[in-house]
Amino acid sequence: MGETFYLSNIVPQNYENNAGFWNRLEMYCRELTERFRDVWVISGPLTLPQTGEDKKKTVSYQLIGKDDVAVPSHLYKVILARKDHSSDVLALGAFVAPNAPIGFKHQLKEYQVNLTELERMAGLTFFPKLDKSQGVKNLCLLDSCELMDFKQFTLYITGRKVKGVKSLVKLEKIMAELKEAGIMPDEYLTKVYFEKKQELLQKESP
DNA sequence: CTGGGTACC
DNA sequence: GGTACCCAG
Repeated sequence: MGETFYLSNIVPQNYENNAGFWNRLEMYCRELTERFRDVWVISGPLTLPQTGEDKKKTVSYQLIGKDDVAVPSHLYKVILARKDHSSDVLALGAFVAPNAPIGFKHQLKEYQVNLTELERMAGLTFFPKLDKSQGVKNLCLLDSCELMDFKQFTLYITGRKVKGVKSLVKLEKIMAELKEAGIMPDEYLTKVYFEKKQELLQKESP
């Protein structure tokens, strides 16, 4: 926990990206632990060059706050997964995404890059002791690399909100928002909803 | 889930 | 500083 909150372990990130696309990518990483025995994840910032109309490449990035903290243009994530201790089946995926809102129409695979490419961009060598010529598989071929879609994501978030809600009024507000988004509760959410409703009815009844 | 905030002891 | 309680995407 201590190391997690070092400022050297923190980058400014676009809010919508962090709560949306990046959040779903992190969910996918957690999901991988259900299908793989070991999962290693490395994430970090990049300031990549942009090509202007005159074809010239320029690196520029915003500085924020009184201490001029650099805002990265992109974020990367490297995922290494091992199926089993004994079988040694390894899968690797490297991804680079802009530090900007990314909607649900974009697939994770659109942001996949070669590890070597990423290593050149980041100036780092990832998993230096790993022999990548030794049959390391493409994560997106061995696994799906599919993030939750809008419906799945909204149902999940709504489920978490319902579980934490403190009043019947708020509970109904959360469910109304879901309906407004044009999404019907699935079986699981319906169950969570009615359980919470019973709990709050008991609590709020005089 | 990912984050942001305030009040209070 | 830690907990409880608000909020949004």
